[in-house]
Amino acid sequence: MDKKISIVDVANALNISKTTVSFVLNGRGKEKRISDALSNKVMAFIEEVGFKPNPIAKGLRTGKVNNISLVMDNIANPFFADVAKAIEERAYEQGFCVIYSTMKNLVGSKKLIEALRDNHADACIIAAPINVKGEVITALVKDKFPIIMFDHYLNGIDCNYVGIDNKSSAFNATRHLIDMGYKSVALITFANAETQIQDRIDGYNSALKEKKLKSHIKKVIATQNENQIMESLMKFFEKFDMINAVLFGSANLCKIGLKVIKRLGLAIPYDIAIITFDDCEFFEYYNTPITAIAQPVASIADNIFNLLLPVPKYIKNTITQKITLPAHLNIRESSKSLIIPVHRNI
Amino acid sequence: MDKKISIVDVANALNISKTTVSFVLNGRGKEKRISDALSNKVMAFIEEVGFKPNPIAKGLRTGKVNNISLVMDNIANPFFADVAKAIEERAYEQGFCVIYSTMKNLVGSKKLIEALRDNHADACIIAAPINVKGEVITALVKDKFPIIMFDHYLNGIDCNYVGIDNKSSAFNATRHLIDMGYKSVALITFANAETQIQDRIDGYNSALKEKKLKSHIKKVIATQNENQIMESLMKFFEKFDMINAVLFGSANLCKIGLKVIKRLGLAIPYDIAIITFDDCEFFEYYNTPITAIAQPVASIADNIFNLLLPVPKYIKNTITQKITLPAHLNIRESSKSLIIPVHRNI
DNA sequence: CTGAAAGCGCTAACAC
DNA sequence: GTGTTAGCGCTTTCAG
Repeated sequence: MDKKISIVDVANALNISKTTVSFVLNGRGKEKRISDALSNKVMAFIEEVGFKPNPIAKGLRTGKVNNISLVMDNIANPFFADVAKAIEERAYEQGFCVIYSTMKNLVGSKKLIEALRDNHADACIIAAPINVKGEVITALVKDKFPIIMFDHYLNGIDCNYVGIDNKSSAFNATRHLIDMGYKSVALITFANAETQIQDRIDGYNSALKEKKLKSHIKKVIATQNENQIMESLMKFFEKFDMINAVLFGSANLCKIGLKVIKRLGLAIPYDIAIITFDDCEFFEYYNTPITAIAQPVASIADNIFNLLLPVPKYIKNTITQKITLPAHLNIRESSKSLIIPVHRNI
Repeated sequence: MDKKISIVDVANALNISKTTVSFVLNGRGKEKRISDALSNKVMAFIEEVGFKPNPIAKGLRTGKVNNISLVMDNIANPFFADVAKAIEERAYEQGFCVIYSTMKNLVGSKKLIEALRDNHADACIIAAPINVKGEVITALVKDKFPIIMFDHYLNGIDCNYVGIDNKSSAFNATRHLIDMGYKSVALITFANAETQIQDRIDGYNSALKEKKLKSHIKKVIATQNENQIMESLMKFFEKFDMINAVLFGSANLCKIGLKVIKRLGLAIPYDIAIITFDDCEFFEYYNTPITAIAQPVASIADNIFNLLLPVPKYIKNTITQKITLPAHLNIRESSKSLIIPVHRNI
């Protein structure tokens, strides 16, 4: 890379001081009452030679690096990939770069904090992976490091959060299945203490209670491998063979469930109807397209930035907010009404 | 965020100079013949107070920021998401952060170069989006900015590259279809000049030529929307109704193709067999699992890093390498033999 | 073996 | 209105 031109070079070339250049560069010309003529001359010269202030030097000086750290379990999960894309768009609009990281390599506790400080990110957007201890987040909050959680938060942790209304989403989905004629609706979810899981369980339960139906909840161990989970679902379906509809608590769970259903030779939706949390292309294109609860990715990204941007560096916001967005039920064939064929036969 | 401790603080606390601290910090104690006793004392103190050198300051001084820029079209594309994940793992192992960006916002030309310099990434790994002009890459190469392309390169551009052997992959896939009994094999791909596309066409053609079969190539306009592409594929299938197998040139194309096939009421693989480039979960879980040419993600990431790591900053490697990896054909039901049932009937 | 000091490129108080 | 100058925290040359 050729030697880069610095602010001193432009100052010298123009026979002015670098302060002046710095001021016009940062749009403080007016404020500092630098003549328009000079300002324009500087701007023109900068444009001509393609000078760009060195962000590292700027960062060292100002303590702000225009980086946002995005921490997620797994970028290969479609929901996260979509969020990443949306966040990146917003970030670049605002002049931030996105430093992406999972926390696989940072497992444990203090590693995350150190990493964030090391990266010198100005803020952190995080969907805490399962293995992240609450104290890590607490430590960051206590440090007044700007942090925003999404997808789910950790119970008892006072931290900014943007997510969907899990309870009513689960309620609506369960209700939809009941309305379509399915009376034995199961919920298959993970056995973690993450808040969104409990909310989904609550929503599911209250929809059933309203119609005085029985609940069938299967909690899968998140750390098990796919085969173990399949095994366990297989047993569940065999034991409760009256079940004719399932609400899956996550996209991955649903995918495994579909394999199991296929193996059991059940037809969707006639033998078993399906709705899942988290929409993705997969569900839309599946042979029997799967009804899914879509998280409003764009809106999540927008809200995260609304929370982030007003926080000036060093004047840290101490008021945390939890923002809950509505999710959208994309109704597809997998939850088609059992009732319609009956009408047709009449 | 509390005030951070600096190298001067630890030097003062220990009554030594910051030079000494710096040396032991960078593992140059032995070389500088600093006593083990002192070294250990420094290390212990650093550990105790949790001091971490400020990477920004370090970056300003050394010109190296331990960031790698990863540029891809779309993180929401599963293949890219997988690569991103693999690259991130390698990067963090080596102490790099990954700055992720699409180039949506950087469309055009010089923007990318500027952005890279702005980010002060040490290197760039790039799967050039369709709209990226060759001259951008050339400019970076000319600047001796460490850059590695993957997935595809641009014709006539001398640049490091890691990708699969598209020609033989296409050859093998086509050959597999022929061997399975399908004699009218079509290739559906994009109408771009990207190198990997031409290679795939070549491989496809030579497999057909070897068996003296006729080729049917449909080139889709990449900038068309999904409906337009569906329309165009629909016409293609209707016009050439003797086609009983298709090789798709990309995962997205295949997904659209599957929709079309469904709409036409064709059964896979009996009416039409399918193989696609780029494997992903979707194809594995699809009702009729789709045979796919899987790019060796882990190996691609490894090779990218092998190319990247030996390049010391400022001593730029002027020899460019193109590394071609074998892809793996994951054979699934969508290309099941037409011949077996015949044998069974005997 | 260790320390003083220069400087990476930039910002911003403080002169003039 | 504009220039001088002191750092931000670190590395590294050069003297001792």
